[in-house]
Amino acid sequence: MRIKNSKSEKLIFGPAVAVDVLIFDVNNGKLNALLIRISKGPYKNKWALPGGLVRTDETLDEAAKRVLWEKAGIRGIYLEQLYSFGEVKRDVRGRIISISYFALVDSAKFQPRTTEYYSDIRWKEAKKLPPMAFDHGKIIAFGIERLRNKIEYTNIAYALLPKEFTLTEMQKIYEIILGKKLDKRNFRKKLKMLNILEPEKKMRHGLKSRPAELYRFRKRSLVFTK
Amino acid sequence: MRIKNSKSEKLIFGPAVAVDVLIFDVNNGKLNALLIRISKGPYKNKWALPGGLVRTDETLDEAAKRVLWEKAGIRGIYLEQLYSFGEVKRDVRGRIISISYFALVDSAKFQPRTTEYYSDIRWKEAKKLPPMAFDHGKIIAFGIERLRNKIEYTNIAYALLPKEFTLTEMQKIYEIILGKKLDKRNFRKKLKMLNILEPEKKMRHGLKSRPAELYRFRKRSLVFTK
DNA sequence: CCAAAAGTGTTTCCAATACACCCATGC
DNA sequence: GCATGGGTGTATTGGAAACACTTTTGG
Repeated sequence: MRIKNSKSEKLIFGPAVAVDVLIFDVNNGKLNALLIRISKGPYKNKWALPGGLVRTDETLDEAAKRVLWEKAGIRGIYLEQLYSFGEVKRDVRGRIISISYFALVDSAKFQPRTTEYYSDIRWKEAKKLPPMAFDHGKIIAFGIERLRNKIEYTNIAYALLPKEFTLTEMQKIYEIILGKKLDKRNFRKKLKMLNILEPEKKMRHGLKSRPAELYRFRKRSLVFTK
Repeated sequence: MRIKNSKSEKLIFGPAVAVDVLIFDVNNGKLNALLIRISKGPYKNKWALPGGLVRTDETLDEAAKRVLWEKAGIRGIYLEQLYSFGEVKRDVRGRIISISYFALVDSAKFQPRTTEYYSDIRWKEAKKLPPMAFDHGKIIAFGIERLRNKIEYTNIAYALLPKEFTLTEMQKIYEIILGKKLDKRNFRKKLKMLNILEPEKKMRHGLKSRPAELYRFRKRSLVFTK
C-alpha cells in the first residue's frame, strides 16, 4: 500500500488498517461466534469475521461500532478492543493490519440477518470452527481466552444475559465459557458475596418444574470484582 | 492519508500506522519510562515514546523490535503488544494510528544513549511525567496498569532483574510496582510455593551487612503462576 | 560492640471447595 | 405421584495476612 499524507502531499508507504469484530453469544448450550461467508476471491467459501477498513475521520472504536451495525445489524452491545494482528501475509491480497474487537450479545435479543454486505452470516460454534479466512481463527481463539479470563474477575456476563434471568441460566453461561461444571451452592454463595445482582420480586413460571426467582445485574456496565 | 493499493492501483483513503514503545525499568527506587524529547514541530520540547511508522514488509512485532533497536539502542528484552490507540486527532499533523508496545529492561544492563534519531533520550519517573506529546501519557498509564496486574500472576519480574539477585532486591521491585510495602516473610513463603526461583550456591558479599543468598529464575521467559 | 540488612515460623482469618436433601410445579 | 429443575447449609482445606526476633557481616 502507498499512503499519501493529505496535508503534505508527500507519498509514503505503509499498511492499510481494518477492524474485525468478533461477536459472541451463548445459545443452545454453546459459545458461538457470528461469522460471514466470503463469496469470491482467494478466500471464496471460507468464513470470516465481519470487518472493514478504518476511515480517516473515525476512531478505532467508531469503526468497530460502524462495522457492527452496517455489516451485522447490531448496535448497543458490549464492545472492547481485543488485539492487533499484523503478520505481513495475513491477507494475501495486500498488507492489511487488523485491529480486532470483541463483542458480546444476548442471544435472545439478536437474530443474525443478512446485510447489503454479506449474503451469508450466521452463528458458528466458537470451539468447532469451519475453515477460516485470514488469521481469523487465531483472533477467535484469542477472544475465547479473553472471555474466559474476564468472566472470572468482572461482571461481564451481564452482556450475554437479558435484563432478567434466573441463577441457573447465569450459571450455565459460566459453565459453557469455563468449560466445566460448577457447584450450584458455591456459585450462589459467591454471587451473594460479590453483591453484583439484585432480586426482582418476580418468578419465572410456565416451566414444568418449580418456578425460579428472577435477578438482574445492579450495573449493566463493566465492573471489576477482584 | 490516502492509501494506494500497490496491486490494484486504486486509490483509497486510510490512516497511517506507527508503533510506539513504552520501555520500563526500575532504578533508584522508582519505576521509569524511557522518553525522548521532540526538538521541532508542533510538539517541540514535549516528551514522547520512541516510535516510528510500520513498514510494508515487517510485522508489528518486528516494527516494535526495530524501533527499540534503531531509536533506543536496545534489543533482546521483554516486549509485548500493549494496546492500539486511534483517536482521530491524537497527532495534529495527520491521522496516525499507534500500536503501542510494552518493554521491560534490567536497569543495570542498559544505559540510555542517543541515536541518530533522538538527541535527547532519558529515563523519567513513570508516575511523575513531564509534559507529553500526543496521547503518550495515556499509553504510559495503560502500561503501568498492565505491569501492575501482570506481576501478580506471572514471573514477569525476571525481565527487570539481572540473572542473579537477592530476594530483597526482588521484593523491592514488587513494592515499587505495586506501590506498597510487602511483608518479607510472606513474600518469601509465596515465592517458595510458586517454585519459580532456584538458589545459586553463591552469596552477595561486600555490603556492610550480612551476605544475602543469590537466586535466579528457573525460566527467564513468561510463565503464568495462577 | 554497634549498625545494617538477612533470615526464619506460627497463628489467625477468610475464601474456595466438597457435599445431599427437600421444595414447588406441570403433567 | 412422579419427573423436573429450584433452592438451601455445614465442614474442611488452603492460601493470605499479621506479626518479632536472631544471625551475620563490616566498620
